[in-house]
Amino acid sequence: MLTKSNFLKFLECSCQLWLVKNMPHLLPPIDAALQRLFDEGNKVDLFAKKLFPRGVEIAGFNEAGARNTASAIAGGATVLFQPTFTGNGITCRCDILVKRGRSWDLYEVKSSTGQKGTHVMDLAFQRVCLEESGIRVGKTFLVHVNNQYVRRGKVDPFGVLATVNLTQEVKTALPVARTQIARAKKTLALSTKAGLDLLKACSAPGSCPYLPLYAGTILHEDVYAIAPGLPRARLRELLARGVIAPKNVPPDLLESLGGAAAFKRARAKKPAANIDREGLAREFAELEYPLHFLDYETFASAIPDFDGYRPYQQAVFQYSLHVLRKPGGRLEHKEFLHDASTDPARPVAAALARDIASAGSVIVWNERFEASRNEELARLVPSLRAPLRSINERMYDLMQVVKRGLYLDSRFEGSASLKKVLPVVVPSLSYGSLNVRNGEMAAAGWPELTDPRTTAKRKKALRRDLLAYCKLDTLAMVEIYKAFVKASKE
DNA sequence: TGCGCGGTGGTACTAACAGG
DNA sequence: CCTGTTAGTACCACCGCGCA
Repeated sequence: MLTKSNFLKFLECSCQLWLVKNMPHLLPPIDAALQRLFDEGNKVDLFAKKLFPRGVEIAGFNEAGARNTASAIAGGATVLFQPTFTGNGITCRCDILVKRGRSWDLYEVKSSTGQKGTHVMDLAFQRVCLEESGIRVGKTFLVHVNNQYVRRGKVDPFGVLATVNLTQEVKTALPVARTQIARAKKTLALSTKAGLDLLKACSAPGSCPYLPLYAGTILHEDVYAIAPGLPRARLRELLARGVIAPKNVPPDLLESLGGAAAFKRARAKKPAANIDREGLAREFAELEYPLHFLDYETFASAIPDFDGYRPYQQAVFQYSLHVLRKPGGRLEHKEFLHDASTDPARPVAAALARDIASAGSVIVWNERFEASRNEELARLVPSLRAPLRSINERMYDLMQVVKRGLYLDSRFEGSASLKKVLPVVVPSLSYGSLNVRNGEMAAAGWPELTDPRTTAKRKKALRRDLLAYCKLDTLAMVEIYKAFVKASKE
């Protein structure tokens, strides 16, 4: 049986479908961050049902789901949630189906904020599947999140969601969908040998998440052929990891990535560094004590949880602040974590206004993020606008030191992200020992922390992990800053 | 004066990268 | 999945120039 999601994988890259079916163990595990994404999608699905008050929920998947769907239709139901249809080797579970006269209108709910490339084919697959099982389809719609909506009071389903009529686009795409479905079915049935041959001729290596996993089976000349199709960062990563050898990359492309020597050095653990001492000294001379090292953790909900928020607006629920009052002084630490299921904006802003001095530089990593959050906080909490704006005026982006090339190391692999810079500049600080490993994980932990159903014991553990992670982030900045200062004096 | 060519510059779009 | 920025590219109008 060809499912809708597997069909969409096939459209992305034909080898993906074969791999999903035959080598599922290669699939990346579902971590907390990915699970959160799914949860957000489910929340939007649930909300979209409010657009159709008298819907009947259809339980079950595959054959059981199809049986339940058939009996609901036979019973006279006219609005179906999650009905399943199977026919002619394909199966799909729709979101919402509404009877209009003699035919059924189809609604596909997405948590995206607009129409994406795959949505038409998504609906086209469903349309084919429904027609194969003898259902007459009328119009086909996409329901997506409206990111212009601002919550005031109870969330209005008709405000937070937008419905787009894609009937014409889907009809136009039907012949292509039918052809591709036939091709996908053939791919599904390929033998192991034929499947491996398919991998070697992968049609979309640039976007295929499997490439690093199966690259070992690809002939060298094939790698040479696909290298120009890869995004530069990905090619660089694969070269650094040794998945692709420098000799298998076209010379001009390799040259533009720093040449074969860069990757040989990286593997031989003889990194190339470039430190602009005078530039660093000039840069840090402008900083004013006390130095504040600030980091936020945020949560973005597709359906806004609080008044004044738009869909996907980042709610700041936590910060960590390290303060250095004078050069070589003792490091102080302040932190805040909002653990109730209410709008964290006011408590966070109030604590911050208390913890941060009215003078002194505020050092962050990737200024845009924290500065934008402060702007939003100022809008949400007008009484604290002055201290929040003041923070932005004193902000200094430590990432710019790397971005502007004042401190470079080949082991950064061309990236200026904290994840890449920290292990090189301050190897002693490791994220691995914590349960919460990065910002996305932290964002995943917050709804669980604020959920009244979470046990006290679990909350305590979550609180500890969230605080520890955020603290480590600012500590990392402090250590990186010290390392940069030291480098400027050597 | 009209036409085509090539360089310039400004905009409009896209991909990548940073944060969560 | 999102937002926001930036770097690179693609495109087109425009202008000066040579030439008929």
